[in-house]
Amino acid sequence: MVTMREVAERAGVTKQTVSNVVTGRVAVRPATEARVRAAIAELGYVPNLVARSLATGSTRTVGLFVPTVSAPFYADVVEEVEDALEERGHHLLLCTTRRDGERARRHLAGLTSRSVDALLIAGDQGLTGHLPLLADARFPVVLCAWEAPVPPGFPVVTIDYAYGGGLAGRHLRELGHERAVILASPAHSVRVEGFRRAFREDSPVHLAPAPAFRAGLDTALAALRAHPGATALFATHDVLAAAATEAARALGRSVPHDLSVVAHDDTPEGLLSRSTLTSVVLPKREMSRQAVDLALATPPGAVPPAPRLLLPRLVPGASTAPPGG
Amino acid sequence: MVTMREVAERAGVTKQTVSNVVTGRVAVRPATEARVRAAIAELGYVPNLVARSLATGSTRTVGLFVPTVSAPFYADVVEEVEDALEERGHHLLLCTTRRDGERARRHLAGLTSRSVDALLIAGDQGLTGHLPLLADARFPVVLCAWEAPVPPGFPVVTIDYAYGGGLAGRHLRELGHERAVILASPAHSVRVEGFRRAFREDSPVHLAPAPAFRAGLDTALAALRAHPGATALFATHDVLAAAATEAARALGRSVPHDLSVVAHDDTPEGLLSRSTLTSVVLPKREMSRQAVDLALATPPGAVPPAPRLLLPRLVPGASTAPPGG
DNA sequence: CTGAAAGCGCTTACAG
DNA sequence: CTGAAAGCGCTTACAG
Repeated sequence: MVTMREVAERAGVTKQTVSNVVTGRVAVRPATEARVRAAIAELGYVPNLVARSLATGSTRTVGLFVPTVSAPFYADVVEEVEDALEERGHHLLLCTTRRDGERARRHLAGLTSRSVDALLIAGDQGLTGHLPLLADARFPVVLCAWEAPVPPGFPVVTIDYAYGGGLAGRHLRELGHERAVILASPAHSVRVEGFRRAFREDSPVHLAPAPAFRAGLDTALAALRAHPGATALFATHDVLAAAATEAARALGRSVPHDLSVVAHDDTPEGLLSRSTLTSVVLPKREMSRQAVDLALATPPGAVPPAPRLLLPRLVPGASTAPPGG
Repeated sequence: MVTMREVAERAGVTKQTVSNVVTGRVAVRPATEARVRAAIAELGYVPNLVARSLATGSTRTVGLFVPTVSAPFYADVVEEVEDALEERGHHLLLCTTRRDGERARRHLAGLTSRSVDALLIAGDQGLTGHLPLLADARFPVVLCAWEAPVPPGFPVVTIDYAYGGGLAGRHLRELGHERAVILASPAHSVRVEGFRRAFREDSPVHLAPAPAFRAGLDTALAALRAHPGATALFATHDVLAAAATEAARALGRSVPHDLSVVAHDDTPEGLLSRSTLTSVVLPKREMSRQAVDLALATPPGAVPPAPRLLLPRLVPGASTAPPGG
């Protein structure tokens, strides 16, 4: 492996001068710089970032915790974060926690000894009990995609989930619907409340035990049978919306003629469904970028700025219509 | 940040002794070790892996290239690789290439200066043109989930995709089917050929422009209309299988009564479909573990072992039956 | 079993 | 604008 010293010898300068041209921190005379760059090219020199990290204290690496990468939402967040990081010259150390506190704890220890520059935690993964550990992390920790109550002391950039629920409720109301059922995941109570406030406080909610298709299908069937008068359904999750559509079909009700369905965070490609769903779309890209910026800008012990709430928007699709079509 | 030196002072030894107890490389007298451990605990000492990496040359970090994390197959691979890595005390640097050679090249440069211990590349991402760069990487590069012809010179652990196609063909044959259409992604020609050899060489294949639901649906509709006599369909991808099921339904054909559908690599939870699909299941976990082991065991300049081919298996579901039900 | 020395490859003030 | 020195926090032979 060729080092800075070898480049220096080749160019007839000292290694500090090589360092100066590589980092650009100190101006170097053009002629010298040219010699150095030539030597770098000839030798195929690549700076050793490990050595640089030891000297500077920055690894230009940030950790990201997500519960899983198998859910479309988190898959998107991972890619958005990666993009934002790459633009800033950083790399991504990925940790999937599987909502397992012990696993998260182990990863945190790993990131600590590895000296990442920051840690992003996406999704309130039932990790709140382990948060005290985070409080005295050596690097900034920023929380994002956080639907549960925000723990104090951490910078957070998340989505206004209640507002998103409200968008869905308002949409159905404007179409003239009066009765809707809610198909929700247990973790989505904020979306549910937002919907209820905008639509009707007493809208019945049916909880799917897991945000999975089968579970959603069973719950949706039960919900639609229990409330035959409902002309609309709000699903708090893309998979649940797909399941609801399927359930409606199984019951002989066509969407949107006999039932309007609005989803929360449908995948853009409509991967799961045949036609486009009317959906509350979450600003994942914006959230990821802001989280990265915040993480990289926050000094280690700084007092966290106020939580940032990004607004989702409603994208109309083919799954909603006035009651009766 | 507390360092080894401070621990040493506290314990009344030199830092080399602390190093010895931390690494366990050299035996230390029990009494001394106890004093050192006590000092470590009192001071909350955490070894600095950056410094260790500089001294040892190993970062205990491995890079993983996947085309995307949004496809269920790769999402699973990422989590399996992460698990295998964690068990071995390594961390995961994730790079999604988006099938973009330039992007991959940039990431490769990043990993090089960062001195990862190894790089895993999952999926022949049309990166073959960029492979020469990999040939003189400073760290072992192992290829996995590689359906295209394997470039020489690299260790590879992949799946016997042709065998998987064969399993699907044999299954349909044994059920008594005589005509089947194939719904395939352009990159899946190996699976297609495997199927044809086991089923019928002249089975018509319809290519979906992308492994996405909409594209699959259109192609499936066209395929089923073009071959009304087909009693079975082989989809080379889970999303395509879901689309095919949908297409059959749209044409008024029930699955499996009027049409048997076998998928290749359906997601275990059957996320995309209502009932379970008969599917060729890929050994992702085994592949990921072997790839990690290979990457961590292969000395930098070693001659690569022969490619390893792992066998998929067929898991019967509710989507196949003898022709006519 | 424990200590003194050199080194991993860089950066950072600090003189010239 | 360029060079000499010290240091980042560890590990690795090598003596004792």
